[in-house]
Amino acid sequence: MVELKKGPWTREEDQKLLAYIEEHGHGSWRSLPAKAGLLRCGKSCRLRWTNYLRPDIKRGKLSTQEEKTIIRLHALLGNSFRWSAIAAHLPKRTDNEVKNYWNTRLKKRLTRMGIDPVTYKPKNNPDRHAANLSHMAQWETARLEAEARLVRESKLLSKLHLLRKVTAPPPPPPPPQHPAAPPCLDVLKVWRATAVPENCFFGSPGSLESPTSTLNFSTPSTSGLTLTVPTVSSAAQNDVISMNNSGACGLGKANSYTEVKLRTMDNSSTTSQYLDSGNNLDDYHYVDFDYEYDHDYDMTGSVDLASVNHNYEGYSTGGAVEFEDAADYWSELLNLVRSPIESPGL
DNA sequence: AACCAAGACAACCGCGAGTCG
DNA sequence: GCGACTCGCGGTTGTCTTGGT
Repeated sequence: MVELKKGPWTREEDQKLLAYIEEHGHGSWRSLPAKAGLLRCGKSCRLRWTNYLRPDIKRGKLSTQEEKTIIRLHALLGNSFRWSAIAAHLPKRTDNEVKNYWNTRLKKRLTRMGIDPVTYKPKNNPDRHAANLSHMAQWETARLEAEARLVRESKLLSKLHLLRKVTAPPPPPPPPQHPAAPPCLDVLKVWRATAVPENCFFGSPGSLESPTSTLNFSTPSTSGLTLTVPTVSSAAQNDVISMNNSGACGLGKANSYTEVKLRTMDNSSTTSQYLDSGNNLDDYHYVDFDYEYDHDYDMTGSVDLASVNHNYEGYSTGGAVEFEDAADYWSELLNLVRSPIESPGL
């Protein structure tokens, strides 16, 4: 009997497996190794294919957005580590990769910060009430919030389209369609801005490992904007929000007086608009500029943060965008996952 | 340069669910 | 209904790389 090979795959083995699948498809994994001339078990071949060789796999470092998605979904899904469900929200990432990323990085990072990576509670200050919440309650709340948010987003996007000036140049081609995520997994939609409480249990933002401040579209889009928010050290400081590529962008939940400038990257032209959103924090506010699609732009917003929660939400006509103060990344993230679930149905 | 520890990533193992005869 | 089989998932282990001493 021939002993099956184990351990790391060689380049030759990869090529054999790839060549066979490209020509015949994988069909039955059990019979595949013999047909492909591999001394591996079918299971090993399947794993190698699904986790490494598949052409629709993205490799390399996970983005901040992907990292946040993992943490949020992990917190929502509780202790039943649904890696495949989480990976379903990360295009081109495998469950194995997500799982490894969690185990080797995120879990350790949270632990170092004194946070239980399972309950998301500080280890020396457990929140008894939150701990008693059932997963069913969390799911129901997530669903309710998702519905409410979807309604808000669709209204806002419609408004932006309607308000585009008639003199604006024709819109660029629509972005490619992406398959919708499974409805039951739309817990990402529960994302919302949350204020950082004064009794925040961990250290100052500066002491935390700060992520990159460049955030991309939450949904993949070849025409997506890239919004860059530099790290700031205090809530009273003016933020600068920049945008390259072209598009209209709206500010959400900014109160007081806000100036938003749109400037071409080559400084050839600048326009600005002013928002007076008053104290109505529940309204989304928008800016709408004339622009040309063959230019790259910087979009800067000077926002009075003195009495505003520290997060923004940005929208473009191309899809929903999230951008926020990078320095409060962990504060905001952990408050999100730790915030008591309040649902009228509970 | 050599050694060691920690980190990062890849792969394996065991189990359970689904399918089919 | 039952057993064989396949597949997917989560947990764990193995291996390679990197950085510090």
